[in-house]
Amino acid sequence: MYTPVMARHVSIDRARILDATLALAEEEGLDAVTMRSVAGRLGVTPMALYRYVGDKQGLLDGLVERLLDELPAPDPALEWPDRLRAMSRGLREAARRHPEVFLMLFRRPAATPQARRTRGGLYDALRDAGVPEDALPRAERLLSTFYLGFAASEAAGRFGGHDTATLDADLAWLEVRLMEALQR
Amino acid sequence: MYTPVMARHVSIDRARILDATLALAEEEGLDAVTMRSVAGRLGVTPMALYRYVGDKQGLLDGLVERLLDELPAPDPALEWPDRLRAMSRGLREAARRHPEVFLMLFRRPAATPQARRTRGGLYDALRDAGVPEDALPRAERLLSTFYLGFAASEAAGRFGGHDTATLDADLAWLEVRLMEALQR
DNA sequence: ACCTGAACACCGTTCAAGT
DNA sequence: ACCTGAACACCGTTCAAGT
Repeated sequence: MYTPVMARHVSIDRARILDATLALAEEEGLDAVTMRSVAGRLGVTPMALYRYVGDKQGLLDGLVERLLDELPAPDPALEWPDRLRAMSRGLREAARRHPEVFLMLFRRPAATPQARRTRGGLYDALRDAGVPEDALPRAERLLSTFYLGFAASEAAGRFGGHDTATLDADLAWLEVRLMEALQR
Repeated sequence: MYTPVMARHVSIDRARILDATLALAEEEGLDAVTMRSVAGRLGVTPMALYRYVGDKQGLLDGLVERLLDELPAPDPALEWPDRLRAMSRGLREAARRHPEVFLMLFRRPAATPQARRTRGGLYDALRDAGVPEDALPRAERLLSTFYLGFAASEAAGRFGGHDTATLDADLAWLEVRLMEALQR
C-alpha cells in the first residue's frame, strides 16, 4: 500500500489543459481541437474544462498566450543586429510549429508578460541601433508587423512555392538594408 | 398569366452563393457562416450547395477568392508613389470590411486572375521606382507582406488601442522612407 | 470544490429518392 | 440536372446531480 499523492488520473489545471490543446493542435490541426477531444486527451469529460477556460473561445485565447510564451526571450548579450535576427528567427520557428495558432496573433495585442519582455527586447535593440526615443513605438510596430506577416505567410502557406533558402535570402536582404538605414 | 422567366426562388449558382456568404460573414461574423445558414439565406437546403462549392472548406476558399477580387485594380494613370499608396489603402479597406476572411489570405498564394493583376501593378510601380528587374520578385514579396501584415493587424485587432490617425501616420512615415530609399 | 450524466440545439456530410 | 428528406456522427454548452 502506497500513498497516492499525485496519482489516479492526471490532476487537471489550466496549464495542463493548454499543454494538451497545443499538442493536439500540433499533431492533428486546429480543427481537431474540440472541447471533447481536449478533454478526452486528459481523461476527463468536456464539462470539466469549463471551470478552467471559460468556454471554447477562452481555450483558444489561452492557446495564443501559450504560443506567445514560447517565443525566445531577447538575449542582452547579443549585439543589436543579432538580436533582431534572433527575433525574426524565433518568430519563424514558432510559426512553423503552430501555423494555425500563429495566425491568431493578429487578433489581439500581445499583452502577456513574456510578450512584453520580447517587445522590450526589440525596443532595446532599436535604441541601440540609434532610433530616437520618441520614434521607438512606431519603429517597433512597423518592424514587428513585418516580421509577423513574414512568419505567418511562410508558415501558413501564402509563400507557397518558395523554398526556405529563398525566404532566408529575402529576410537577410531586408535586414541588411534595414541595418544600413538605421546606421545612417 | 405571366411568364416566370427568372422567377420562383433565386436561381442558385456559385457566384450567388459566395455573395450570400460574404454578406453573412460581414453581418454576423465568420462563425455564423455555416452550410445551413448560407443555404437558408438563399432559400435552399444545405445539401444543394455541395454541387457548387464542394464542401465547407471549398466555400471558405471561394470566399477568399471573392475578397481578392474586391481589391482595387492598379491605376496606370497614377505615378508610382501614388500607386503604392493606393495599394495599401485598398488592402486596409478590404481588411476593415472583412477582418476575419482577410486573415485567410495568409493561407495560400494569391493566384486569382485579379490578384495577379494587382501584383502586376505592384511590379510596375516598383520598376518605375527604379528597382532592378531581377530584384522585383523579392521586393514585391517583402512589400506586399508588410502591407498585408499591417492591414491584418489593424483590422483583426492586433493594433488594439491605436487609433486610425496613428496608424495612418505609421504607414505614411514608412512610405516616405521607402520612397527615399528607392530613389537613392 | 470539482467532476459527471443527461439533455438541447446545433453542426457537416452521405445517400437514396424525387422531379 | 438539380434539389430534397432522412439519417449519421459529430459539435458547444446548460444544469441539476453526485462525491
